[in-house]
Amino acid sequence: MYKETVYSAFNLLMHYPPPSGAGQHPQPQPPLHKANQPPHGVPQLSLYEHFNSPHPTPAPADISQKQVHRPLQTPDLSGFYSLTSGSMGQLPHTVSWPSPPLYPLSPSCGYRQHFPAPTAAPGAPYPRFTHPSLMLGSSVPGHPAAIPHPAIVPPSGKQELQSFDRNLKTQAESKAEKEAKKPTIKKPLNAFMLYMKEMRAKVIAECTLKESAAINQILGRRWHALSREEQAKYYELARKERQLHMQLYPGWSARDNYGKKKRRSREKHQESTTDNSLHYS
DNA sequence: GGCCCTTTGAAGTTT
DNA sequence: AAACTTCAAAGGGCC
Repeated sequence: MYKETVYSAFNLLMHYPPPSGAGQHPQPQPPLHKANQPPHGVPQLSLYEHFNSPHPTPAPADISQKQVHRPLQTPDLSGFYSLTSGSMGQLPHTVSWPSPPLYPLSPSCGYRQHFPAPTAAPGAPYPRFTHPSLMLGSSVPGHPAAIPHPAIVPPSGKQELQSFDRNLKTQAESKAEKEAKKPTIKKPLNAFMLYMKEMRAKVIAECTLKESAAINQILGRRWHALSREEQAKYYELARKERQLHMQLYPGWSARDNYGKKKRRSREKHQESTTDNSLHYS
């Protein structure tokens, strides 16, 4: 079974060799995701910065009023305008960027015009997920503190001190519970992830593979075999994913999920180094 | 039940 | 600034 899987994967790889140095791209070019980044020293403007620039692109009404459409109850965007669905969504509006993409989409792509705008559930309030740092009252100078500053001395007396400790504990517990209950907002998908999502089923059907690791290897090779124009489609889509994510979850940061997953052993990556100072819990 | 594998890219942290 | 690490998806394999 495993052998079949390997052979199957091998055969497929043979049909999708990675571009050699003198292959599809005779002139060595930087990866598209690098090429699309702003030139060194030119920071990419945030939406806020962009719309507040001296010559801003007129902000769509829903942005200026900070109203964001909410596609579904779940914050998961994958089903919202996933490539596989065949009805790829569009941002609630088209937002101009400071500079056009290096590899603009071919007109035949057309999804910029044709994606239906997501509709908000009637009357459904838009969920605001405030960044944890903004929710910690104690860390904001001049604001009422949720957890008293150590300098704040509790009322004198043993019983009162115990009561104070209990309150501290229960507050900490409830805080932890709240954190646990808070829905996890996932990272927006990057270009390759979007590509994988679209092509996975196709690869599975072609080679009757099921193991994702093998499929992902194939997809990785296919990704490299794509033309830059084809890749540009996914980079553009990923950019829109990030943009929509930013609008839906203004306070969100990748930091929020950082270190929350159980980290796998990095033995493979550590082989060349003898650094044992890194510990993964 | 939960981590590993495997990929690329974005964004985080560390040096 | 560069290097390194984590997490996004996916689902079979494994403990």
